[in-house]
Amino acid sequence: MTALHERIRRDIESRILGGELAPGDRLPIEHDLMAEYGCSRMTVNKAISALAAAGLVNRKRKAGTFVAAPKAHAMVLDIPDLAHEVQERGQVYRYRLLHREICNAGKVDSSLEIEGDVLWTVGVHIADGKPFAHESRAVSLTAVPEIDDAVFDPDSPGTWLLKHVPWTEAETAISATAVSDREAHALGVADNTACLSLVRRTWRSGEHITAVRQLFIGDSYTLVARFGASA
Amino acid sequence: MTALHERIRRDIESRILGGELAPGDRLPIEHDLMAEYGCSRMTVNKAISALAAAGLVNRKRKAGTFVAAPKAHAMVLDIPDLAHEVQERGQVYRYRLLHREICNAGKVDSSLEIEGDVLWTVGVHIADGKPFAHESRAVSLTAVPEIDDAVFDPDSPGTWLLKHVPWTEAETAISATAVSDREAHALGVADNTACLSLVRRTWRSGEHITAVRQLFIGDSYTLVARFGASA
DNA sequence: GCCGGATTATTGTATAGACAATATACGCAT
DNA sequence: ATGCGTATATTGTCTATACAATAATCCGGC
Repeated sequence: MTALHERIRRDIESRILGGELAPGDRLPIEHDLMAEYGCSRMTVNKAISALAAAGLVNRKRKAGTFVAAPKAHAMVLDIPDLAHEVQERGQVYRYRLLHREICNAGKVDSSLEIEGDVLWTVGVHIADGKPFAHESRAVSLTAVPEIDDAVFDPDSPGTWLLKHVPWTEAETAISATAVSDREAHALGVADNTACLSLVRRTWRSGEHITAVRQLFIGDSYTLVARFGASA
Repeated sequence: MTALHERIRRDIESRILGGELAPGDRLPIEHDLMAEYGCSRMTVNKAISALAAAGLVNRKRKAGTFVAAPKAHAMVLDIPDLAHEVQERGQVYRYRLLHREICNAGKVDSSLEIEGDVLWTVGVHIADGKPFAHESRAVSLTAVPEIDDAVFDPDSPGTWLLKHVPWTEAETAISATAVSDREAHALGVADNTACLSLVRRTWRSGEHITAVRQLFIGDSYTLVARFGASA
């Protein structure tokens, strides 16, 4: 017993995805769909507005509704909380703090691109006693002054922030790099091992909160992005 | 002159993001919001339904509307068309085919996880004469028989597929790896250079169309995922 | 106390109609 | 043809109302 507006939406959606309606094609106007499905205009409007919100069609007053160009490029990347993910695999998670210092942003890793006074932490994420990720993080003291009182023993700074500080924008840059000797030592791997590098920076309504660089050992860690089947 | 339902939506959204309404909190019922904003129930409903569609709140009949748990960190990953991106930087793009063969999936790179008879291609993506990515791709011949007639001279197999075959689901796995000697040679880099590896598989309503593994040299290539500021 | 049915609060869906906003198309004057 | 104002088609928003679906709650019977 799916709702009518839902059936209309799916109907048109499948016509688009199946190629019956190609990008640029014009959809029937609301009045005609209204007749086709024998319902009121509000119902048709709800269905097509949903498609528009999903970016599948573009609507323009007086002109009509058109199938959008294949968007294709925007996939959903699931960025997990490390502690949570490790525990879900039945392993024991631990964070070990290697360094903690209050300093000016200029002193920390330049790839973090943060400014002002920060709390700088360096540590490793450990699963079942084995380090699997190296983390260097800077937290803005102007944005989050109370972090100075935080203790990072059971929780990593990331988990602490997740619990205490909401954010509104985030950006993650993903690249590959060879570990430096210091990082290799902390992770217990050979120098120059290939690592996946994530640099994530988060803001709260424009104010920079934190920047973090995480290094994951070689191919033992994989990020997955999906489009479509949201399983 | 923003629409009223939009103003209501943003109003409540900011109350949630600003922490005024914490996860688990109950929103006023539609009837009360209707009085608060002096509008009809349909308008309130449209605003809150949008929030529900975005996953910010959960709604339950009889129970009410509740602020959802902090979002599973789903960010939008922008996966670009290589040819397009290179040209946008003002460089000359070229694809060079190194190998082309029709064979059984078992013969190609096992990381692609595809089955049946496939067209297997290996090549490099070149910007301004310099190779920057290595690509190994398998295209299912049962799903796309016409690919056998395609010529990959101006376009890479990926661009050809993008133009000719629509898809409905895709999955991209991202990891870091050290290049093998053969790949290193094709890219003109030293053995064991750290590379970003993308393995993307796409389906059309359940049928596997293609799988591709792209290797990008070291830190000269970065993927970016964003949440919030959709700039 | 516990179970099962009735009550009821809340969201979900749909209708018919009205007016607003906007971009296209048309027609007219130059 | 060119430019300009007007008509018009199409979507955007909103209202007031109605009934359906769902699930928490209450209440009676045992």
